[in-house]
Amino acid sequence: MAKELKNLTKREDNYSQWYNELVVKADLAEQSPVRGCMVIKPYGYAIWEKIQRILDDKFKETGHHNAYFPLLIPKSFLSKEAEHVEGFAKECAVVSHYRLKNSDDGSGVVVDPAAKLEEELIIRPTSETIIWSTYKNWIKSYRDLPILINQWANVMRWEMRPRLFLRTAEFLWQEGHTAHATKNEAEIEAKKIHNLYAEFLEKYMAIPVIKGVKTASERFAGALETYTIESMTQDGKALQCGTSHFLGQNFAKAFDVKYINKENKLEYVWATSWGVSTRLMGALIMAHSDDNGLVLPPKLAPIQVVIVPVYKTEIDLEKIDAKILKLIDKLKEKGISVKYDKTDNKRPGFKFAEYELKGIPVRLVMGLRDLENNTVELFRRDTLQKETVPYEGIENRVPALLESIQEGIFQKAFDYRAKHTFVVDTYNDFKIKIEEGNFVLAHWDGDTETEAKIKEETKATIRCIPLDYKSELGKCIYSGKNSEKRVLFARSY
RNA sequence: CGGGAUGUAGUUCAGUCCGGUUAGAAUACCUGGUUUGGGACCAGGGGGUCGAAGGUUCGAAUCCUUUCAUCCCGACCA
Repeated sequence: MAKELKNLTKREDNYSQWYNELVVKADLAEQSPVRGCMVIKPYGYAIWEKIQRILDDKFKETGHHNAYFPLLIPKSFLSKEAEHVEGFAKECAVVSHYRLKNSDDGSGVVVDPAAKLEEELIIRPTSETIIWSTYKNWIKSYRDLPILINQWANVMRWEMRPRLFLRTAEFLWQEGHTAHATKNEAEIEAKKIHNLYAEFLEKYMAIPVIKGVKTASERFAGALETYTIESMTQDGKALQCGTSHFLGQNFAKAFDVKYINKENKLEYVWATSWGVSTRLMGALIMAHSDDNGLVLPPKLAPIQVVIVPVYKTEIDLEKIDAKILKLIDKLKEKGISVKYDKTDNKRPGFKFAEYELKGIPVRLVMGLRDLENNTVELFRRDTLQKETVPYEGIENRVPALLESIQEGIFQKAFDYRAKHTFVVDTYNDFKIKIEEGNFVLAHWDGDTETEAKIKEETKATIRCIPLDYKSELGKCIYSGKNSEKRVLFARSY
């Protein structure tokens, strides 16, 4: 089944084709009949559910509550915040009618022209507008603040070039929308979530990220500041994995959301919004996969350990069963998810390849040899190494191994990024390093026009102005003007 | 919406330039048997209006016209 996958090597021109095949063959998702939409299959969804559960807990720990706002937004709502419209109005799906009828010639159903809506409805591309029109009624006094709400939802953006997980017309995400009494409090919230996202990607998804802020031209429509985390894919491109926006009072003013402060004065509230989407799945796939398929970090793997018996007769299987079932109980006690695959319609070699393709972190094999020696074969997906270990005490070995894999794949991704990150000082070097597929740290004069020119000439954009790096005086690689800090350039998805 | 390519079995494709038996392969699927420590083997079987419509021809998967769809590269984007 995955044989063909081996014919494709990544990091070449066919990287995106390789990515597509991997997504389909690892059983994560497939295309739907509607262009740009995606069917997330059970295995892919199980990973997404893990992501959801972990993030959801973290949001709740930090005082947020879940709620749900409607899918459909009156068109007029989108006209209220000028910059927001500029950023989103173009690529939305629009509902214009509410009824179908049988066509006169009997060829099927048609839209009933009589059922035209007076005001069209927009399928949400993001929910700021509907949420802020609602918050207007919820917020009267400083005692109503802050409002810390998150929603898990689907949104729709009519993208011109969809890619499974990375950019689909409909995608699943969480979007947080908070309202605060003071500017400072809102800024703290935006940064808090930014850090929460970064930590989640590094600790759970094993993806190293660069934290930074977006330049004016890359900023979310309607935001004063956009905090971003950027990861690297194995073809050296950047992938924006999550954003947290400090919205200032823009939406409060557009939707007239005011509160009375302690001094009995009316004030506009301060806002943030933030989100991560199923794109994280794409980040996961692109960060860790190798030529054998997916590599899942243990903390997100729906199945952490798969056990495959190798046997000839039913009697052998019974003996293996006796030992394996005991082991499974012990592993489950330690909170490890285990799958015991003793189906006899596939040969062991086939199963090995299949579970590697699906990225299961650890595989245990017990065969006749092991029965005799009282051992188990232990295989780790990240390094593809096998070792034969004593059966006794294996339940203590596995948790440590899972941890080591979690760290190992993070380190591997980290080293990969380090190897593909360059500090450059001339435009010529810049072009070479970008062309090769790298992250490039270079000086920039802060001018939007310079940024646009560089993009036009090299297809590289400023992914972010990194927060964790020291400032350093230098000259802009393009204009030669003074610069105080290096920014991160890369081609991106 | 521009530039390029492709539509043939569930899937990946060959056949198209140069029209000619009953349209092929691999793989997947079904049946039986032998196998089982890295994607097994043997035997048998099912599966196609060759993307669609029209035209040329004694004859079209193949040539012509139209149309639809998909993929890749741009513009757009989490």
